[in-house]
Amino acid sequence: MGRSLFCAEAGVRKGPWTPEEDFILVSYIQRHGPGKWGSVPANTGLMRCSKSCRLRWTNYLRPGIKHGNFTPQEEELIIHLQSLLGNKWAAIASYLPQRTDNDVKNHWNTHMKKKMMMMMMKRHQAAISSHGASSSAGNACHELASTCCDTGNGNSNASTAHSATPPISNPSGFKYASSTENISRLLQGWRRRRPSQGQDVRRQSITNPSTPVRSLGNQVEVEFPESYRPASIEELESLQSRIDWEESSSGATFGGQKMLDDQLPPLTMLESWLADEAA
DNA sequence: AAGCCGCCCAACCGCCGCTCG
DNA sequence: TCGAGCGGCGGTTGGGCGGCT
Repeated sequence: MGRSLFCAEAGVRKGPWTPEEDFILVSYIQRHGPGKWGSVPANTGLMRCSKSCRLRWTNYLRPGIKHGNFTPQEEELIIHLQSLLGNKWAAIASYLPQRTDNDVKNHWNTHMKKKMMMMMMKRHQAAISSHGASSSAGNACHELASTCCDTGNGNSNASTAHSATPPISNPSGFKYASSTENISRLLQGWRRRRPSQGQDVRRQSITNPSTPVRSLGNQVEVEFPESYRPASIEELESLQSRIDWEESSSGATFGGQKMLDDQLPPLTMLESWLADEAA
């Protein structure tokens, strides 16, 4: 496979984007829509590689992006999703339409990892004080390491996190929620535990995806082709409806096995903690 | 006031998977 | 069928900034 080196072309500019560059990029996308990133530098005269243009657009210039503080609801949703999906930031970000994967990833690495570490330490100490050096303390340690220190692939996180609790039965190994089962369980669990807030989180974070940008730093109006728009709440709801329908018609499955609701695999420590917090 | 330190986040890097000729 | 090109993703880096001494 030919692997193109990142921005390996000569004369390619690196570093922070200037307002002028942003203006050029946004103007171009306004006319042509996002995509065809390979032709963007040539057509705009930007001394940036195509990847850099795409990243700048998706992480910063794209309309509907919210920067700044994450709400507690957003954080809880991220924790919940991370415990289920592992470090699949793009997948997690897809449930937070106003946030980019980069934002979620940065927020996790800079804020939430630390919070989780503190929470685990508290639990660890509580376990020690109440049971001595019990197995639960050992489990807490193990999960602490898995959750907070794992910077490897996301699957390892998801799978190791479950080692403190009985692993999900899956002969082919735990997989990221490319399966609707995982997503379904996730959303169901979220609804069960946070019946109103779970919905609110998603409603709050929705911007009308078809709303063009009226002022974007340089007062550029952007209109998008039909082919481009971020996931809307309707799409998320539709996804959930489809998942619900699939489950009702085929029975809930997990790891390729049919499973009744009360036979669902146990929640991870993090999820249990979220439930405690919500109670 | 100046230097140091730690934090934050935009951007970079490298790999993977898909598409298309 | 094969391989080049491209888009996407997750991990990492480093510059800027604010707080502290």
